[in-house]
Amino acid sequence: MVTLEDVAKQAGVSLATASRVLNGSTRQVGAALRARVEQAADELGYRANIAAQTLARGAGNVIGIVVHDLTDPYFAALADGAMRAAATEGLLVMVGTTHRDPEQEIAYVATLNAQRVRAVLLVGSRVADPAVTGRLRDELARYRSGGGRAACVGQDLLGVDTVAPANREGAAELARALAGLGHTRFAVLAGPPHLVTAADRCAGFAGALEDLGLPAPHVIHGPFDRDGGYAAAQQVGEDTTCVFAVNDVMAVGALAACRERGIRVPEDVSVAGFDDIVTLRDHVPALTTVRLPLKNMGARALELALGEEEAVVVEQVAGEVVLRESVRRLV
Amino acid sequence: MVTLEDVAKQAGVSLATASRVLNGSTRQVGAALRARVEQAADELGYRANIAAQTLARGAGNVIGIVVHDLTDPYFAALADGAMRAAATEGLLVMVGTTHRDPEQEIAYVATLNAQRVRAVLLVGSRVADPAVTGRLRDELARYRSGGGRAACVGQDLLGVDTVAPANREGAAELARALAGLGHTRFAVLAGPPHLVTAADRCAGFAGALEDLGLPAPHVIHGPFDRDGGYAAAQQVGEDTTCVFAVNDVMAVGALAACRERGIRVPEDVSVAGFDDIVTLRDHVPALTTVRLPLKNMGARALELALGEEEAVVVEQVAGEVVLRESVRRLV
DNA sequence: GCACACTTGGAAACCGCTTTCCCGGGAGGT
DNA sequence: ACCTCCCGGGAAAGCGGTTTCCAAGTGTGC
Repeated sequence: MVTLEDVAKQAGVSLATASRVLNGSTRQVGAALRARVEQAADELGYRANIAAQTLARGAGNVIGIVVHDLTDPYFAALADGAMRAAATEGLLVMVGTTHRDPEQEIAYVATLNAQRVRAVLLVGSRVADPAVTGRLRDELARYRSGGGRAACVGQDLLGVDTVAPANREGAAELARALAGLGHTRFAVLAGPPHLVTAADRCAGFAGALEDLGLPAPHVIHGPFDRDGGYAAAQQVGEDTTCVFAVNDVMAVGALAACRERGIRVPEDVSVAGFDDIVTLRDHVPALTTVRLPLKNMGARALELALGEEEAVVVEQVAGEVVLRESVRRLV
Repeated sequence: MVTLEDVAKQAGVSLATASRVLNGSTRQVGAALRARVEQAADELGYRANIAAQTLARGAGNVIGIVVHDLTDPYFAALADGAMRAAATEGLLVMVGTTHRDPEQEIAYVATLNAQRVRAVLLVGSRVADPAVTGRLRDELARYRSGGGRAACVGQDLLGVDTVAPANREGAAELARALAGLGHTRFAVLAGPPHLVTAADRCAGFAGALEDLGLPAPHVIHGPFDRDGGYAAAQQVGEDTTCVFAVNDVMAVGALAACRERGIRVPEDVSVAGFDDIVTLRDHVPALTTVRLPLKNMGARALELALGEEEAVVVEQVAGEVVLRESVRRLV
């Protein structure tokens, strides 16, 4: 590997000068020397060793993003938003996937801390386990006490800057919209009980129904993914007129289950999701859902993390109900 | 930030001993001292500075993956496969997205080289531009001459280990299968002409038709994404009975275009794609396609990159034609 | 013509950790 | 009992940069 010293030697200048020319500095270097150094670097194919730079400067230019599952388009969109924002700042991105294991999330924070990344973004729902959350907070505190910045997309449970989708409110609004179409007997494919995002959406939905004086929905728990929606849909009762899956991916699973069982959507039952995943916009029937500006949320989270704000800022992001053909108006 | 020196001081041992205890070493440390060090590290909340470790050890534990677009499920699946493999090796992953700009790809290789990553994975189609490919090769050569390892998912054009999907053969097989159903008048939504993956699939398809003595397909170029498929589908002639979109995402766009224009699939026209994207498996009508084991391919690419092989290995991956309801048998 | 600030270049300290090398002491062999 | 070998411990030399500090050169203003 060619080092700065090699370049300096070849150019006949000191290490200091070579460094100033090649890797940016407040100091000026004379045109003649500068040219010599640049030529030498080019001839030798010099590439600065970032590890050394990071060590010497005490700060690197990489950020970390921790997501639950990259193949879930929800996380892909969020991560992509954050990565675009990072790219415009000239930052590199390390991505960690937890595969929905909260322990992994904690481990990643520790690892990213060791990497001295400039910021870490925790993307995705918290779990309703105070012990786990506590340990994650500890690890984050340790990281931040060393000058690290952090932000989160999800729930404000970590004491860091947060972009918080209005899950309760969005689900409530969706419930009101569906009730407005005449539906009264609901089922909720509610995902795992301990997953805060899932629980919030379920609670918001149920709460709105209660406020409207409608019967409580049939709540069916299960995994938060496509297969979870598929499985949960099997348990939906005959009399249900409308099914709310707490995310779009589950809703797609539910639609598949209906199709296989010869249940027509929306004629026999209406189905709604949450998130408005772009990849799913061409689904048939088109999915009624609550739109979240995922890319913006990811980018915004990065901004927050990098921002100079002293106070912790929590930013609510409203969802927008989008009625599409997967739900019908009842007579 | 608490350093190893702080820990050593607190434990009353030398730097060397502390290092050996905390960060792994072939050398043994006595139980008493080991305990003291561990306790000190714990009390102080020590986290090793990886930049310093990387510098001292001369090798880090991160790899780089460069993809075109993370929100495209094709790349998400590939990246996820590689990331899982990386995780089992204890490697961290830096992800770069080029947003389909070949220059970005070159820039990422340079950056990842500077980061002294252990390996870089170039995921995605090459472009048919010798100048760009040449510069990418140069940058890769520079990286590899410094001990870096590299592999590629796509075409064997870079002189590095490659996992090469059998695009021509897969498309040819698909063509034969469709012809076997009685189709003779084809259109190909061919993507960008300079994109090798797209071109190969198109050529493989057309070649098979020619071998069968069938008329050449109507080739329509456009972007390689959903909207590209949507737009290209508008130009499909009336007499076409079967449309081949060179990837699934485009096929979905094409299906959407058909739906909007009242063209029924498969009754009025058959549609096929390529890749067998998991997220799209619930699409209606179910998409006929060529299945590629994306996750395995990503993982395999990482293996190849990390492997000790001297010779460059190119691994062909066969696709499997999957006939589903988006195509019909002609009378 | 001289004291003065301003540049520009280089020597060397330093960033935090790994690893080689050296040293003292206890185990094992004869 | 003596010598060798091995093992646990520490001092110190890097790893490849950045940056402080100093010295020398260059203009300026009087």
